[in-house]
Amino acid sequence: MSTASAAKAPKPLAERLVQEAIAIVREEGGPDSVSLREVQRRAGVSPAAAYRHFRDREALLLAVAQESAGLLADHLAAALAAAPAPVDASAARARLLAACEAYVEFATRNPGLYRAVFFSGEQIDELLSPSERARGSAGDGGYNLLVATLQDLATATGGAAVNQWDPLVVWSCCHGLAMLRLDAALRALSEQDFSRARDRVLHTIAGAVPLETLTHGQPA
Amino acid sequence: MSTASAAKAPKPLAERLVQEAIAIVREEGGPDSVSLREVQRRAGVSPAAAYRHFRDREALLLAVAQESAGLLADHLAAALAAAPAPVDASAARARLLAACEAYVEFATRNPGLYRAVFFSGEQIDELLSPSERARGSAGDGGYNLLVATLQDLATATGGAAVNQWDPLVVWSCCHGLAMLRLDAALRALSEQDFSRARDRVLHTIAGAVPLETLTHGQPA
DNA sequence: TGTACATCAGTGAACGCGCGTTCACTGATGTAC
DNA sequence: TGTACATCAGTGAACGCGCGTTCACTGATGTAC
Repeated sequence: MSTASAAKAPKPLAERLVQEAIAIVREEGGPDSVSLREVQRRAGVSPAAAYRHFRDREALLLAVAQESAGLLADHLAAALAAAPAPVDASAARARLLAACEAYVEFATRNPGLYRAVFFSGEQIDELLSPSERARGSAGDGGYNLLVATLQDLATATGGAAVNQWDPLVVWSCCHGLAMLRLDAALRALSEQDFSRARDRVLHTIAGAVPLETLTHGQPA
Repeated sequence: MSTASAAKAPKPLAERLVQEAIAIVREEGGPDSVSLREVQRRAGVSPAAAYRHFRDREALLLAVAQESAGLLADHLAAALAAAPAPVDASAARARLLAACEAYVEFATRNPGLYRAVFFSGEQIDELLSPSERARGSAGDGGYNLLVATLQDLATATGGAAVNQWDPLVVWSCCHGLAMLRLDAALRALSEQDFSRARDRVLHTIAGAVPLETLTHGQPA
């Protein structure tokens, strides 16, 4: 009746297509399994309808990547919101650990979605705006949250600024651990073993940054 | 003439097919781009010939994965052979760093090959022997070398045994860094920036293992 | 040395498939007057 | 209020493609006697 309820218009097709593609990605394990035809079939439209909204298959997959990155970022944000505030060094380090755990958890619980985050096609440079390109194709996927968490830790432990590459140290570890779990390498591990492995990896890495040069191991 | 030169028989087709598949993988960036038909076309045989040697496409790709893993292991072995012996803690740590650098170098210089190492199909459990399955689909890909290098380091620094999961800490980091470079995330980085980033990541991680629990950051 | 037979690697034609993309089209919606 | 026209999202049929895999086959090689 009121104009306010006019917002209940059906979702535009572009959005529905992305949602269907995401559903496929969740079921099938990755963006490679997404075909335009299947997406359109699921959305109940004809096999050319998508071309009104996406230049080609790759453009749709890029939208899926951005959406997936958003979901990952949300997951990290929720984990950080649930963690205690970084009132001292111990709490700040616990927050970093919690962020890492949430990251790996997202990847192992949503393998297809996680892989979709890292999709990158051939014409990616044409499809992205310069600012998007600068920070990586899939938006930041929570990278800013990681930087902020590390900054909190640096502040709590002594105030030094975070090294430019420290977020990458953490990110590499989490990403590598997740990918090894999803691909063949760690697939054979039981869930219990993997969770022990994960604890060891993440504790080690969360303990290693962002300290300035660690000097142990240097001989006399 | 002599029976000794009889070894110059032409390479069996199975081997040639794997070589052609590897060539494609090198050119095209990964195992997904390999089609049986193209492999056979390149090998100059008809489109059914491969079925005399491989049960299906996946079986061929598995052979490619194993071959690629062998090349990676060779690269690591060469790097370790060129590094100084682990006569003291400093040298042992330098060896670990050298191994990590070689690992990431292999991946960034041979993206397709590196991705092929981690190929895993759906019927992988049927195709592998139990012992292969236990250590991951693609053979060890140099994992044993990493374990040995860490063991050397542990010995040189004090003799404690390597924690079961320490190799995984290192492996995760190297793998994650490599994959972020190959996929979209770090692709925009110049070679120079990436090499700085890599140095920071690898130094941090090589400095963080295999020490027992690091206790900095624990409040009073 | 010679013949009969089995083995088996590679052939070439064919199968059915799902795909991305194009095209001229229709029919609903909105705008100008 | 009513008519003429432009816009544009979605249609449905068609294109050409390369793919994995199957099949009955051929022709070379080796073995038994």
